[in-house]
Amino acid sequence: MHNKRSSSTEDIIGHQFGAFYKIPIDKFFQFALSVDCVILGYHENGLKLLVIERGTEPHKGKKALPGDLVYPTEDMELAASRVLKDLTGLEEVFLTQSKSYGQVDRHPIGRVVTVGYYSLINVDQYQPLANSWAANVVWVDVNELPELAFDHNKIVNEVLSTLRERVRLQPIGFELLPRKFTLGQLQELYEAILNTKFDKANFRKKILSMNLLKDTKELQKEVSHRPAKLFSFDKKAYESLRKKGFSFEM
Amino acid sequence: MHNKRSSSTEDIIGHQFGAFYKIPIDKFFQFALSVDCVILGYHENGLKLLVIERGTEPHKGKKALPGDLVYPTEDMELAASRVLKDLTGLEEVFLTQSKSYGQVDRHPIGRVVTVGYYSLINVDQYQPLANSWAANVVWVDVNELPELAFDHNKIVNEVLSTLRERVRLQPIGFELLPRKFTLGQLQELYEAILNTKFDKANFRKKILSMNLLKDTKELQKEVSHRPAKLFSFDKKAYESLRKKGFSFEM
DNA sequence: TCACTTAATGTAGGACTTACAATAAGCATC
DNA sequence: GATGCTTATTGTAAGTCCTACATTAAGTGA
Repeated sequence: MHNKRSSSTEDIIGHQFGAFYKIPIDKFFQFALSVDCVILGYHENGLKLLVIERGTEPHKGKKALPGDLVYPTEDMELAASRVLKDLTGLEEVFLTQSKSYGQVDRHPIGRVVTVGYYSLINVDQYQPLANSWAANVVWVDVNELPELAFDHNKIVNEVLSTLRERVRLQPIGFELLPRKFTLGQLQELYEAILNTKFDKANFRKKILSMNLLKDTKELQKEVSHRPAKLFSFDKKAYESLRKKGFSFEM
Repeated sequence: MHNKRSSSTEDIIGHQFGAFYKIPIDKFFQFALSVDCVILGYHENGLKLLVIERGTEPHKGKKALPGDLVYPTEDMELAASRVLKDLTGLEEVFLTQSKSYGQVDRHPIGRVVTVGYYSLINVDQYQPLANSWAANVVWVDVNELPELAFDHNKIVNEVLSTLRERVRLQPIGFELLPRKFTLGQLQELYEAILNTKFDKANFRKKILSMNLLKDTKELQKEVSHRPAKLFSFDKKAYESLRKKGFSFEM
């Protein structure tokens, strides 16, 4: 990349206004870029965040989001997937970009701007800890977050609040559940994310009236009470409804 | 900044995993950062975007978002304000960060990652074109966007879609109107942003029932029909309602 | 068989939405 | 000044959706 730039100290290509001050363009190419992944899963009735324990300074020993520097010729999305896999063993996770964080002094080593990515995953389907590097990967409850390294608490909190907005307008909550689930589990999930309580009868009617769930004709097993029906999310139905102008709302 | 880093070719501080490959840390500090501002205003019954005509290569002559490179010791938010002011004359605009764009080949000069910022402004209150550099600043209708420089069309479109979501859940639309406005103007604004039609009587009742508007006791002037009452947005009322758990919804 | 637990359905009242009708208040024209 | 035009503003009836709670169902375990 570097070689595409002239080394003249009055090179003015590429900036609109700084050009008037005749600042050498090379002075601008001093940033590093990193990615940090906010991976949320749902188990034991709560929303959990995947963190790793840092083995290197700075913030050695603190819990942190899985994240690392991006190579200068690497796309950001690919970097996020790579880093997540390398650090936690998780593969094929659909990552969504959140915001970027670029406080001048956020990293002692130099100007490192980080881009946040997040995903909701089904804990049964993905296996963190599978990787040998990942002995230090743990889930922590989002309601009891420890002090994380860098500005990671801020990153997580901002992801959580966009998530709480998005989850009410798009059926993304289902991604946190196993493929087959009961309406009770779905309700618990929504209650955990939104931190509220719903009336059971009304929740059920609302969800069912949307026609997004397929009745699997199976029943819950090994519970000492009336077993609930198992449903699965009908992605195709959702897509075709959405095309007709249907809008999910909770 | 640079001087905080050792120049050893096997410096491993600061990256978690790349460290295993012993890649010199300096190789990571080759990014430049830029900011691009999506400034939206409302006039002549439509939502407009503020663009400038590029005077330098690449994309010389094309319309582009006001944007420029960030200095290595400058905070991103401040850079966005500075750049916006320098290029368009707009000051004290409240900018919100949107997403970042980092395609490897998005800028011919090297690896430039750009961070999007956006704002809704009241066109009467702010004066673009005030600056002498800004002879080439123009508003374009968002429904008739030309081909913009770089990936700016993508940036704008993503801002527009988050805006359409946000505007329904938060009373941000008011920022586009003059301080005193009629319910008809408010309705037109919402119709322009969301690209729909509302029933006039019902729109009015819904808005008024929220108790967010203050009746200024003034009337619209110089119209050849019954003049409408002028209202203003009651920010204090909104804040106190919000604390009590009120949620805006359109 | 009974007690217990959670699932699932039903229902009445109220709240909110929708579509449209009716009235009001300016200006322009005659 | 009366009439008509335009848009503002209010009213209303019907229908839909929401809410709270009661009732019934179907398992397990004693």
